Amino acid sequence: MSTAAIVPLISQVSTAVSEAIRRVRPDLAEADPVVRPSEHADFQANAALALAKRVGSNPRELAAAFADALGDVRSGSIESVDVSGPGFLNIAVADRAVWQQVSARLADSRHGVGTPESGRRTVIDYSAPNIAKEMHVGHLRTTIIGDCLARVLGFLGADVVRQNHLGDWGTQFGMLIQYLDEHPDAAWHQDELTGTSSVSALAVLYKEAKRLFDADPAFADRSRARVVALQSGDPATIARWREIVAESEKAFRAIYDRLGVLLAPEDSVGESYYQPKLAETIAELEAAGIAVESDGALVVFSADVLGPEGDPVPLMVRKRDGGYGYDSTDLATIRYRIKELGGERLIYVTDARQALHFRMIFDAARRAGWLAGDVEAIHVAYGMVLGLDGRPFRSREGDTVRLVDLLDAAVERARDVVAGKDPDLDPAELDQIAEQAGIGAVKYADLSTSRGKDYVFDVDRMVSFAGNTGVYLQYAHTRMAAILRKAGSSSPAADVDGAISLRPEERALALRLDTYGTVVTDVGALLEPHRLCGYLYDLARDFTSFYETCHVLSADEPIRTNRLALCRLAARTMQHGLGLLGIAAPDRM
RNA sequence: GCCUCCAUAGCUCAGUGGAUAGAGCAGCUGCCUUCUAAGCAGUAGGUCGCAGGUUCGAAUCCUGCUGGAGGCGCCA
Repeated sequence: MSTAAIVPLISQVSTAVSEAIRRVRPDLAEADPVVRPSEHADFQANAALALAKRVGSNPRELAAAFADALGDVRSGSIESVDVSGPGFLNIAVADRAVWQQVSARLADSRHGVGTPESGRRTVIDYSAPNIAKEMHVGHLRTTIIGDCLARVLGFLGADVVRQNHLGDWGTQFGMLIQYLDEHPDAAWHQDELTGTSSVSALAVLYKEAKRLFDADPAFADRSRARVVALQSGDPATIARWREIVAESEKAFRAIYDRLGVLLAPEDSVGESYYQPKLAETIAELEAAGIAVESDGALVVFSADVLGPEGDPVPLMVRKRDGGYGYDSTDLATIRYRIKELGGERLIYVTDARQALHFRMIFDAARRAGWLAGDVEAIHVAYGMVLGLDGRPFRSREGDTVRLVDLLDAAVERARDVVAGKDPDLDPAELDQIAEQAGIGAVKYADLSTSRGKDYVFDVDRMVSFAGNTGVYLQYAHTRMAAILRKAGSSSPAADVDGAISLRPEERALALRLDTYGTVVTDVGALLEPHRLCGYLYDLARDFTSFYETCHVLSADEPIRTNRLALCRLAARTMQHGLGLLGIAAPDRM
């Protein structure tokens, strides 16, 4: 089982061009060869244009000199080099070299993708729903993007530690626990509910508790006493709190399973976990002189962040009343992730509104000496989910939309479409395909747009199943799978015949497949899943063009075997890529 | 007031300092006796918000401006 990356042709060409540059002008040996995929050839090298000025020569002449030198460089990959336009080098690679890449990638269990993140301990914070509350549309992006990054980085060799920072602590639990104790007949355990979830039931009970709290001073007093009991570790109160947490997690589990999210129970490390660590965290900041007293509270001032009055903005380490807020918890959290989890790269997947907050947390962690050396902390910010009216996505009644309802809507629409395409489908298969297509559509829509921007949530468009949607990719995969299925075992997985010349559509597909690892590596470095979506969409289009013009099963040998190899690699790559996005790749739809 | 992000086709969005800025949707014209038409081909659609600057070359980098979103002390 090889783990060495297969060098893509574009890299091979870059190396060759660099060598040619070195031969022509040793003083420019370090220059970027600027090799790119090209519309005019397989690749183009733009280095001459950039370098001509530096060495005081004509770009075309310099390009010609590079081209000559490139002819001398021994590289089996390059077929031809032409100088074009103001000084571009148009480079074509040999058919044999292209087939060689296909063959090598097919022989590798990782499709030739390397492990650039090898061994790097990477802590990814995502999802983070609140206990006793429903997951809503606001949890969609963090959960999907975070999970995709966990998959991508894990595949690239990173030692990924997932952290589900549950909202499992706070004074609101006092009120809820008190109410539950006084209403033992209330149903809220998952196994005594049908058609609803524990968090749904708890959210309703919480509203009632809140109403009672406001209306009944005696209940309010008992609730406050319950908060004290919870914070001081009263066993009965803690037991009830744990029960609420456990029941809520069952509901989250159901959603995660449905979404195909990796988060497991052991990844749940919520706010409560850091409560015992707050005192020492704060003591450390205070001893270092980073946390200072202000208006009776303990704060960390940020040097470069000013408020409306021009005053420095603080992190609230300890409130005037002695209590702790999220600033304290987040400081304890980053300290824990670096010092105890040994995180070398900390990733926080939360919405863009928290950008300033994390800037201040990171700054404080840096000053405290926790965030030092090669350790990096990154806020992976994403935009809001908007409705068709361009305002934050809400139901017609103006409420936040439950995640379950959103997924149900997508799957239901998917079922209508699927049933319309194939009325004879058996019900169980219909359900399965609708689920895979509907969920896939939601995830793809979320992941395929660049994450920094707000995006408009439009179920109709997602589930229209036409054009650039998750279903297009799944459909392309089913076509690949269908060919492989029909080819059956009659076609041995023989080595491809490198002597066969490539048709344009075969070439485009093969070259696309050759860059898979580059794209996945970019996603891991830049933490931008939409690049992988874009790649897979291009791959699906390239395959479709190939599918339309190069019939596989009816082709004569050895062309048939070569085309099957392309199908096989395309199918594996598509399936794997969809897997990294957390989207199912069914064989039939 | 300060900070961050954003502005690309009617709509939703891609776009690594490189050649003529691309997709999808919605339009229009065609294509199912061959591996799934959830598809494909063609056509039409652009002052890349505005103005400067850097560069051989700018949607891309810099500055300013306009417009939009978000954030800025005890709620996460």
